[in-house]
Amino acid sequence: MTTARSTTRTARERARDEITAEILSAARARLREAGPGELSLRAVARDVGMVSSAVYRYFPSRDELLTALLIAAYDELGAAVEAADEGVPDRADFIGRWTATCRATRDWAVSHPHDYALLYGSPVPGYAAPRDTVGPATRVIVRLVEIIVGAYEAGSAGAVATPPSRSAAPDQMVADAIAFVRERGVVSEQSVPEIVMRTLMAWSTLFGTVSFELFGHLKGSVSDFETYFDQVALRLAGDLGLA
Amino acid sequence: MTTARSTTRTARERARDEITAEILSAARARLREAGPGELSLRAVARDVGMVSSAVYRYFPSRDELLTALLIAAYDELGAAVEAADEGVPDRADFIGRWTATCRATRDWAVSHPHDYALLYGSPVPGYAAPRDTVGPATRVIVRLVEIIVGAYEAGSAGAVATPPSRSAAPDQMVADAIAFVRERGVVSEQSVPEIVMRTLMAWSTLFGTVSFELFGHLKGSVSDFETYFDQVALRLAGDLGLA
DNA sequence: TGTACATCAGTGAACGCGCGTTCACTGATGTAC
DNA sequence: TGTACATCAGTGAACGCGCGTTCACTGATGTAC
Repeated sequence: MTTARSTTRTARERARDEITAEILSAARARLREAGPGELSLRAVARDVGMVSSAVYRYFPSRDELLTALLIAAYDELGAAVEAADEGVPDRADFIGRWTATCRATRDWAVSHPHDYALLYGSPVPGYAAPRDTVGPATRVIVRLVEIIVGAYEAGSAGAVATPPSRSAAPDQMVADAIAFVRERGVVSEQSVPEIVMRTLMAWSTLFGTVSFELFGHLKGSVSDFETYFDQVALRLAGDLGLA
Repeated sequence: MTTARSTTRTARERARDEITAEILSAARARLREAGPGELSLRAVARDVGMVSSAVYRYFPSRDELLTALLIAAYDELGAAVEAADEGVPDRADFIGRWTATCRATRDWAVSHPHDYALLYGSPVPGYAAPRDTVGPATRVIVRLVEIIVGAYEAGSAGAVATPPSRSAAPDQMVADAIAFVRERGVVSEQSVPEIVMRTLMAWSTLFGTVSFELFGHLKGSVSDFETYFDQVALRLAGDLGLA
């Protein structure tokens, strides 16, 4: 029987998946105390209740475990952000979608500070993230761009903040980003470079603000981080021309 | 002779200061390969050419060495930023001073990426920076605020970007920051909260942009980082009302 | 200036520890006929 | 359905290593009289 065979097969595989997930979550828990460069395979094995060499059945090396952690965290953040956007019933309320998305980013970061630091903090010396991480890593910015492009296409975006007179057109240096936005289609072609510029800035401000909060740099300046963050997100929406 | 005595005394002390500096620079070099949580006292001692236990004559523990590293790096960045501002001959050219200051931040970060990561990357698990680091850590933002306040006092600042209609006045949550700016004196009292808001945002964008560049998040989007950064700085100046 | 003493820098051995990775193995689970 | 075989998970010992910190010590430098 095909079904019987496939269920027995998945029985073994399911066990494998479960333990893989257990190792991953034990490793994530370890990051609360140690930082990714000091992540100890032996400690993780101990937490899961196996002998250290057994972990090699699941991850061929410490670096592969790190990669899996990165992907899992990026995907979790991406899913949270996408769900927040999709939770806004009025799809034409682009400011609402923007703020919901921004807020979801911060919410996830605040409740998973160590995972956030893994993704957006210092790179691990001697470790280079492989290509598999790129897709999951772009989920947030892709969604942000979709909201912005959607607003411009729907005509519910005013003018993007005008660049100061001294500034040059950012065509060359962000050509890839411009192409990325263009292929998602925006009505008014000639303002695309400036919109891209402001999108990149908003993206950087978003994560810069979260990093500053989590890493302690706003400690003496801001008292109510949640309100402050919302105010930042609103101003970014304004600079982007969202309405 | 007081002079003779003080020179002999400093002879010993000078040797001490020199070796202290040597240890510090060896430790900074080590950070290129290891990340602050894995910083090895023994490796540092080896690089300096002493036995590991000798380092304890200079730093009572690994954490104290980390603190000294933080202070040294913050002070180096602060000095570079202040020098860049003071290098602008026309003190009334506030946009020039702003961009010079921003650029100095990025320049230092790009040429000292590991020190930058130590300051603005992930916090070291289990390590809390003591109060001694606060002063050096604030040098950049203090200088930025001085430029902004100076521009408003000199009357060479236009209007700060207007907040979108939905947004509330940020009085409460950034009260400390508002007080900080007020005591440096700004003419138009009622716009202070919004200027503070934009100052905090600009500050976060500045470091968010540098972090994104150094930590690899702009890899597919930006090709010419230097130009891109300058364009960002210019737009931030505009949003702040500098002219 | 000369001597006796105190301070300090640096040595080298030792402590107890945890690490990543390998290897030959046992025993359980799944597969083919 | 029953048997022989292959696959796979997990064990436990071992490898060679580096770590932070302590301690009693030697010898050089500085100080007081």
